[in-house]
Amino acid sequence: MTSPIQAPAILWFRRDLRLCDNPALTQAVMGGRPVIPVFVLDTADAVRPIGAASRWWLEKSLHALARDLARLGSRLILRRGDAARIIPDLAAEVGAGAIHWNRLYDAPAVDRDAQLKTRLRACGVEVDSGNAALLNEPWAVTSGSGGGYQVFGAYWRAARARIGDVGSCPTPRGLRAPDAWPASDRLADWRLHPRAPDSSEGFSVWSPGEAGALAALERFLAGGLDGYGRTRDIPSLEGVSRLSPHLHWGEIGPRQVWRAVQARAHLQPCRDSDADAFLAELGWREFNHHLAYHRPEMATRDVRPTLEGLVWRRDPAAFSAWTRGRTGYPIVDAGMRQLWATGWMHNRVRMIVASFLVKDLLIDWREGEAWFWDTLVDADPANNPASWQWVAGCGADAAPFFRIFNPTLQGERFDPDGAYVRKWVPELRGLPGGLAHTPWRAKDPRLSGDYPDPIVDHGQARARALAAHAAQKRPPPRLHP
DNA sequence: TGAAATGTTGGGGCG
DNA sequence: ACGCCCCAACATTTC
Repeated sequence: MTSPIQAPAILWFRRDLRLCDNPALTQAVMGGRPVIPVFVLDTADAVRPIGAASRWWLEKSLHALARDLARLGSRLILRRGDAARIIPDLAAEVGAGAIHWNRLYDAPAVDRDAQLKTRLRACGVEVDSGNAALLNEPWAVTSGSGGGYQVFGAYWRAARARIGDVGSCPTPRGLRAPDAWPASDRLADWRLHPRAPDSSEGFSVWSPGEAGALAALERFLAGGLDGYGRTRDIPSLEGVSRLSPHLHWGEIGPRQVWRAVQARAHLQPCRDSDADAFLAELGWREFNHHLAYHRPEMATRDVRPTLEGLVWRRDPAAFSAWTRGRTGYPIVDAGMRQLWATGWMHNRVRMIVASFLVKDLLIDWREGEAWFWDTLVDADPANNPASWQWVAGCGADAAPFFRIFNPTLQGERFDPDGAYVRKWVPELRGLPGGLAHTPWRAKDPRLSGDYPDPIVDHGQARARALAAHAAQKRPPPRLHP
């Protein structure tokens, strides 16, 4: 009988906070070493600090992960600081023989991981990384010209064709513990939960953690996909999956979602177009990661130079009205209040509020992106900037700048009975049915309480945006980096 | 994964 | 019967 390998393996959890279908975990178990699971709250300067809503989510998710690991006879070690230092220090401290992680694709993480890999290998530590987050990694899908795709349709056609049968990693029944556990921070000491004032009451709609993620998937698919193409645009319905924060933290992986959708489509036949519409949402997530990888500065720099001569307005009062849900346009304000209350906003409404900020208010998309980064539980370094650039008109395959949403028409089209508006804007509950999206038409101003008048006239704002776009000086063409 | 302006068509009222 | 106007409905173009 061979003696067991004693030098432990570090299992470094990052945004893969699950035990099912987790390649790094499976590899760690297969290696036969004792396993030390660790999560590092990275405070390095190069890493963008996570927002308040993400901190809320992370605390609950780590709590769930630690509990799930305990069931396997293991633990979760917590450390805080510059991960580029913490990880090698921990490896030395425990005499690690191997380290396993799943790959990330935003620029700071890619750089950090590349350096760590070299450094750890130089110290004799085996380094293994896997893919837990994507159906196709960014470099796996290449266009005819070799670089990254610029057009979603072409990308997704090529990406889908590569997916084929999606396998899964076995879930371990137990983890071998080390002889001694290294010290761990206490989760509560990280103070991830908002304090004084704690405005997270409304976040109780969420169940962070792997069990919550699997339940969310099951709940979504139980309703069947039939009609998804239409119902996903109605924000008053439970027509969307709400998987985004679970996917962001890797509490569930896209391969699991993909498989479940395929299986469900056989059980409960639905129109191909409905299943395809949902899978295409996974496709946009993949496309955004593809973009983030090929455009490391996407979070701050326009992917295409279509707006680089545009003069954005500085307007703190208008920006504040937008963040607080007091623009006077009910569908915009309902969305912004849903975001503040629950850490999430329906996708249709995200497009409307983003268009309003960038075009009606002519405020730089980066300001909106930063607000979403702080307030969304699904804030993601690939999806958030890519989506803002898409709406603004400077992203890949983006809506052209002149495609300006009319918040009243959007409200009437996608929230025809005003149910969504009334849920999130209580001042408007007393209005007669047809006026939910046009409270300024109410004869009796008392019906809409202290709800504000529109802060801009949409017709004038639209003309202003088009004029600003037409007036911009075109910068010289920029070469693709 | 728009909206608004502009153009075209055709039915019906009317002198 | 005919031409004319009005205008809704739809299509196309423009932003």
